[in-house]
Amino acid sequence: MESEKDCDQNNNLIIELTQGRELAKQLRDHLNHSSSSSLGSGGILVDRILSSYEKALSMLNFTAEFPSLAYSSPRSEGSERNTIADQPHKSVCKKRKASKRWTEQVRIDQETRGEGPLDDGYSWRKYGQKDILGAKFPRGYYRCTHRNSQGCLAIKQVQRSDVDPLVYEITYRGMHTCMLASNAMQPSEKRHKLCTMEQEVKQSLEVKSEEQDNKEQIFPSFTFPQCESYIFTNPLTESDLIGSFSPPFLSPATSESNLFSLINFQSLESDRTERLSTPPSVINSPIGDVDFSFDPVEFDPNFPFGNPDFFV
DNA sequence: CCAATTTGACCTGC
DNA sequence: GCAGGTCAAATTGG
Repeated sequence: MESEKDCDQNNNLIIELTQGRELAKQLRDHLNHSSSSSLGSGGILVDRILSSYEKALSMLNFTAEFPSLAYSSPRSEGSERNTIADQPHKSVCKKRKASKRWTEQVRIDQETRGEGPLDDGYSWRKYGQKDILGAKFPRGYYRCTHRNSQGCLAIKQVQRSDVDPLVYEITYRGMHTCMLASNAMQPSEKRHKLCTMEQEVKQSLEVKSEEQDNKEQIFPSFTFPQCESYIFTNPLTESDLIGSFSPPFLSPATSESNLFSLINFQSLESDRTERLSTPPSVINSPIGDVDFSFDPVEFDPNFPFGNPDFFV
């Protein structure tokens, strides 16, 4: 009874801490970069922050053993039809719910077309496309490229809005467990991905306007992009954003995704309720209730918690 | 040759 | 039975 709740909370904690650690690391790198000589007191602070995160994570690692990471979805997600589902390891947390999903709407325009909504810094592999009843455009199904190599179960669906063809509704499901590996991706590699994505966007858009060659804008540094590119569909409060908004898949370290505004967290259960209506009361307690059950795979030995080398 | 995409078939829940 | 989601063989591209 309680253990389930505990599991969720542990998951949330892990997510938050991991995210925090990554951000701190980015900050450190940033400092490193800008003042090549020495980090100064800022650097020291950042190091301390980092080590605090490390400690906290390792503590959690001890007590929680990532129980809820036991995979549970009835079938899907696991793709291997009869393998995963039959495994006996849904020990501690029997995740009854399917994985959480959250949607995001992104508008593509001339400015952002280069990377579009399809680049969130992770590499995705398309595994399907489907015509959806009542929708003008087919829905694309993507899973993390590292699904096999790292067991990352993150998936996303990309649906182009039929109301505004420039808007894409992206539904994410599952958490990236390959986050760090993804961050480590070489810039060139990423650029390559971006190109692929760009092609894709163009294809689906079929908008062949002149090539607005602002490609050097692909890596937009630290300022917020034209915010018109993002469409908030949910009246999240500030505290919601601060509190719960931080799925690790968002804004990976190199945040090339200049764009990212998180929109709609929702569980599968609530999925049937209208999207645009005021969100349920959950919103008030982001961590406790928004409950990001990240089903993702096993965190396993592979996941380099507490392995400092990994972050160098 | 390998990895990614395409696409029809298949599976599952409603 | 239908619609959405996924698989996997075939195809394409680097």
